[in-house]
Amino acid sequence: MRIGEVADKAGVSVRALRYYEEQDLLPADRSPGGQRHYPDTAVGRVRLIQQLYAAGLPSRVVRDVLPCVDSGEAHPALLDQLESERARIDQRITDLLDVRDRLDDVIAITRDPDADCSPML
Amino acid sequence: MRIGEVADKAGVSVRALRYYEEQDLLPADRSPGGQRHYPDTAVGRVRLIQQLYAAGLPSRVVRDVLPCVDSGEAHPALLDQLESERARIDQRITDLLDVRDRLDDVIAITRDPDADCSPML
DNA sequence: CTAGAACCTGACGTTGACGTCAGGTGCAAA
DNA sequence: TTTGCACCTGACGTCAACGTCAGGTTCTAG
Repeated sequence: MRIGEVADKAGVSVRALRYYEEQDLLPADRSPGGQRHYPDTAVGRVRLIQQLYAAGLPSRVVRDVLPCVDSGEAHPALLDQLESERARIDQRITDLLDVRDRLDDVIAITRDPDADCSPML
Repeated sequence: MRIGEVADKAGVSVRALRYYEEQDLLPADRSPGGQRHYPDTAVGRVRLIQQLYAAGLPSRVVRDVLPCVDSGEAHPALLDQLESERARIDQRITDLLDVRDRLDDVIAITRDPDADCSPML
């Protein structure tokens, strides 16, 4: 597959794919003329990269954990990093849940001002 | 309180506080000499701002929702925005849970390679 | 064989949330 | 009163994850 097709199927820009190659996240072979050529698995890999980005992992970390998530197993040396990333993600989930609850309160009260839970002044 | 103390107590930089004022997130009165002076409540507000940032809300949105979260109720006109932000946060939580599960799989397999759940080749 | 779509490599632009530096001022303690 | 730390206002730097533009090449359809 050429780069445009991968971009379409994965729902990202061509520029993004070139960026991923630059960052060693997504290798590509080249045609004799120099055009990038990707295997079919590239689409899934791009989706995975997007998911990791969406989870807030910076590209450096993505680069490190990608091979593990790909293969399903990590070099033991990476275990610490994986666990610290796991912890960071856990913390983010907690934070997000908290913010969501706050927003829910505001939304509920705005919809039905009588059901106010805050202390009356 | 002067800016340095607020920064210390809230665990952010002085620069960040000046930035928040610039963005109309955190007003400050001034001493005759022009130095910023904050009420005690500023520390909590800064923590809230940080929490909203951590949740991925851009400062424009934070500026809009801050008064609501402060007061516990929103101008009805903001309800749509609040709900769309809530949805965005929900999506992020889902993504994070998914990524966390993937990491858990990798970690588990790395720790105990025999307990492999993936299809055997 | 040729038009033109898709691709290529630089390289500069963008946005957000600050960091950092320069050059000057406020203020509390000794 | 003088030291000297905390503070002030610009204003430029940074980093990530691309967007975008310029100027040239490759590939494919007709």
